[in-house]
Amino acid sequence: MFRTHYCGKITKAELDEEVTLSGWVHRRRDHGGVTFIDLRDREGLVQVVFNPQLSETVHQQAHGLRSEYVIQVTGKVALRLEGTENTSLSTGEIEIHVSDLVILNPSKTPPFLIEDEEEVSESLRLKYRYLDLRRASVQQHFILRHQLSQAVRQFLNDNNFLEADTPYLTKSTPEGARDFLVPSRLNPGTFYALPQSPQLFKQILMISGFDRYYQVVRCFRDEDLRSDRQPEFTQIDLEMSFVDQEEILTLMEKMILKVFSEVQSLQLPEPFPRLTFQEAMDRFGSDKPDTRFGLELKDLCDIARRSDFKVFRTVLEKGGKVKGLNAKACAKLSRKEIENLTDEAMSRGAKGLAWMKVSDIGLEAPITKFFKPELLEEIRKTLEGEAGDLLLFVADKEQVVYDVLGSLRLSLGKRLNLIDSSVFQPLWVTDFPLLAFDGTEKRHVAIHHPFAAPMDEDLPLLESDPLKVRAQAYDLVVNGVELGGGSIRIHKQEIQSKVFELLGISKEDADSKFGFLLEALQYGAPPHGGIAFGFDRMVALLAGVESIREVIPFPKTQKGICLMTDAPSDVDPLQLKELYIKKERAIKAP
RNA sequence: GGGGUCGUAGUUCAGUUGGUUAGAACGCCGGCCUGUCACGCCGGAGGUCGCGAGUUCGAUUCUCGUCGGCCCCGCCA
Repeated sequence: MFRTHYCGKITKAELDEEVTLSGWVHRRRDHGGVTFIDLRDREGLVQVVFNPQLSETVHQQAHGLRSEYVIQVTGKVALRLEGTENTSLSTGEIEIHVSDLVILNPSKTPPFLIEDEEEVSESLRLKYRYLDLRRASVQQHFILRHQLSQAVRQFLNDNNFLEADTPYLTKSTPEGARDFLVPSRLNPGTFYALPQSPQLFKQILMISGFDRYYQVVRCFRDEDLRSDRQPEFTQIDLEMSFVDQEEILTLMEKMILKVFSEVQSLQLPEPFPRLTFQEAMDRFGSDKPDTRFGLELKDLCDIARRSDFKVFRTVLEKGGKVKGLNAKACAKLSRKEIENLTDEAMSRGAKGLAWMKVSDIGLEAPITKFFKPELLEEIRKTLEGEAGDLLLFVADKEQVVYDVLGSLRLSLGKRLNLIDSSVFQPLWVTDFPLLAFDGTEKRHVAIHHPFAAPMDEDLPLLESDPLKVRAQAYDLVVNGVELGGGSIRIHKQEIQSKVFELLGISKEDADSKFGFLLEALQYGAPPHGGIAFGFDRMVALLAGVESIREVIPFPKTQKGICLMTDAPSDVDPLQLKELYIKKERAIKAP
């Protein structure tokens, strides 16, 4: 038997018992005479003592132990000598007096110390991920991940959801992200795609009468990576039949409340605030606003129209917008700092950044001369300017104004330390538009996805003014992080075909890509809808880490490389031949 | 595809306004040490300054390129 107990779980209850422990040598303190080892396993550390008085041979053996050796010790649990207890250790009152030692496996000196506090570059950590994962603080993230997935499953099971698997080798679909392709050997020249989401299959499951489905499922998207985006990631994916949007939001809110309080004892505000897409854009310049701080955007179109400021008036005449935000207590910023803000604004597409400082006597800036005193006072009132504030204005096309002020708001919020990181601020964003117009592709694209149902009252607009149609779609946003999104789906074939048409997908294309869905919709498809949560993002949020790489056991770098295995890599030409694949260009040798 | 930033012992970093022998801490190796827990003390080893080219009498330092990590824009239904 390798062990009778976990190292970190030994307590005074085992006093005087003989125990056997197996684990890694965390630290060695060799005093020549007595030698101490902190022995580590998943559950924690315990001090084991090698004393020559107990066994000269074992003490000799212990002298040769090194970091990360895997050993097995047998000995008696004893109270530590008075005054030598270690209060920072859960096992700090006891120690193991070792009578027998087996070196199960020696270890090379690790490239970095297995210590929580040790700061190591991420690339080294990922190359030696198995060593990095030995660190308690890193393991903690994965324990949290496990607990969260269990809590979610528990909730969904209790609410009558069935877990079902959907294929990973599936059909490539147009729209959306790039697919990862997998060549089919049995069908030369054809390819499977790895799913970007189980979307179509879960809808088919509803048509099958599963009624409620969920899956904690891996999804794949061949797009560029970010701190919150990996090529493979995990979603909590679910779908329900015979529900409306309200029922889904209510149930999901219950789920989030429950699992957040279960795994992290977080009490979220109840009910979650809701914002329509339009409100979110108007007030925060973003469809995933961080509502933990103010600095809200204010509309100044009306005031600007009455001013003599050409820049603003021209924009308005062309149908643009003028909005502003109040950078609290930023009047003290130097010319240089304001220039930096301007650069930031321009990098987001603004042509410039107008500003005014609020002082005791009113607004001060080169541009105030274009505004009558009463207009200046209106501006100050609208933005609630107090002495010492800096007012920022952007005039441009609506989308640019939102983008620029939305990102300025965020960076100012961070810079001015307005964000209380202990607060969790959830939010439903609803009433998304169904479609947007893609200027480069010169066609409509789906905001959520092509299967989201239009709002019933907007159905007539599908013909007359499609961009005005709102979708029965919703996002869950927490602290500015998009944690999940979903919609009521189209369950009538005619409407689905109509939406494909609006998206510029020909009938032939629709049939060849989604024919199975269009057909299934004609066999008694129930009204249905669902949602998918970004599980990695949720864990990262709860763990308080910036990057989802911290909560994925074996993540990839920004170039999509696994530093541990060196995937992706070249393959044997024979493999390619079997798959009828020929490389067009030789790849550079690594 | 684009912008930014970083790359110096095993690790985290300092440094070099272009110049003989590139430093610190931790880690590692050896010795001493019977109550430590970031043990202590003494000694030691360890470097293609990411890679390549250019400028120069001389490049880790300057220039250009390149590779890689990270952050961001585009992209991500």
